[in-house]
Amino acid sequence: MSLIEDSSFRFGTRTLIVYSYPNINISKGEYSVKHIDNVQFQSDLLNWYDENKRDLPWRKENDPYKIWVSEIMLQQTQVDTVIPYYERFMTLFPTLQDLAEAEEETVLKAWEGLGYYSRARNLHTAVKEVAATYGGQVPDTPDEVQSLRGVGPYTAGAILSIAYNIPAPAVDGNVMRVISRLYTIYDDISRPSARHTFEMLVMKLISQERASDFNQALMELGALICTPRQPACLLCPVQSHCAAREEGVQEILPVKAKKKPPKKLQMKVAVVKDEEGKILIEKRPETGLLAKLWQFPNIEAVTDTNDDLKAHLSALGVEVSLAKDAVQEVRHVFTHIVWEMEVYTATMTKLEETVFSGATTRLFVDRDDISYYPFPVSHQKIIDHSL
DNA sequence: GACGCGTGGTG
DNA sequence: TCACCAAGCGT
Repeated sequence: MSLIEDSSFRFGTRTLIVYSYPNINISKGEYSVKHIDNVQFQSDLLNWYDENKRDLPWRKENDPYKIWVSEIMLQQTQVDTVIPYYERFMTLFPTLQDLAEAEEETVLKAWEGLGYYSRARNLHTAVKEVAATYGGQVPDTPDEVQSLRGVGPYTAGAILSIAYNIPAPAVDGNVMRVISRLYTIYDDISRPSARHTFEMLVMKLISQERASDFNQALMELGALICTPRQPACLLCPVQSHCAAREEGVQEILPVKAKKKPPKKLQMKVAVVKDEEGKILIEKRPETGLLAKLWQFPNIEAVTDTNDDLKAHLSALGVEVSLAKDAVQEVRHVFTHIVWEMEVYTATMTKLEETVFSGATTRLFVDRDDISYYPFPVSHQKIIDHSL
């Protein structure tokens, strides 16, 4: 059998060649896939979406600012987790202008517990830029949208399509899973270079009239039907188009390289109280893990004694009477790090006045004042368990 | 291109 | 319990 070119499609610098004989890499920038009737596919998908789409708060109106906020919150975060944060965020910052004028501390407070805190800081930066540079109107061109801080190829496509109904690809994890099964693509989706193939395939399929609904429908299908494990193929509105279903390989797609295991860090944490029961906290660095968030003073454990912890407190300007033994152990698992913490209690015996500039060290009056932010999650656990 | 960056849900 | 997953982006 020979390769017969059915059609070709250009997107950006890449060309997608559709051959009658699927799953053969032709050359760099070319990929052979089976043919799908895009008109029939759109009809099947959109009819299902119209009947089955979830009633989500950011689908109530078509405000580009609200679409934008929801898309940032939804990055690597599940819908059910996002909903209460989104509702609260829109109460606090109903318009783009409200968010642009807010203090960073207030924005981070609203994000507390949601994770990936740079999303909040980047969103705030970008919203201020839109207010200053674009007259408060979220831009509607690919270059302008993607230049915004925290807006990458996925989010740019989502804003352009969902807010402005522009036919642009919005390729997230759901879409890569759905598309990889539809066309039996065996590319490793954990590799950034795989994105181009999926963007081209989406552009072949996308509805020109209903780009917003089409992209949301693809993601909705991935979330509700074409799930990572045990996809509900019998309920799938596009099962007749699906190569993986036809070949019975839907369970092994998409191909995704395994992540490496998280690194373990031994930590020592000090819960320091003064005579009034006020608790000492310190601010983390401007960048990196939990940037700008507050925590109980802690260090990575190097020695068996707690002299190093005492030295750390001393460097903060605090002299303490530190308990010899840890009162408890607390484990906190991040995506890529595990903190195994020994918690020591201490009483403050001396305090430098300079500590209370408030910039990097603070005392909290009582426990009720200690909220999730400025404390990282792991320290909320310590509060719950040991105070 | 690899790595850093959170948290909660699921089978 | 554990491994994996979830509407990614910046460095």
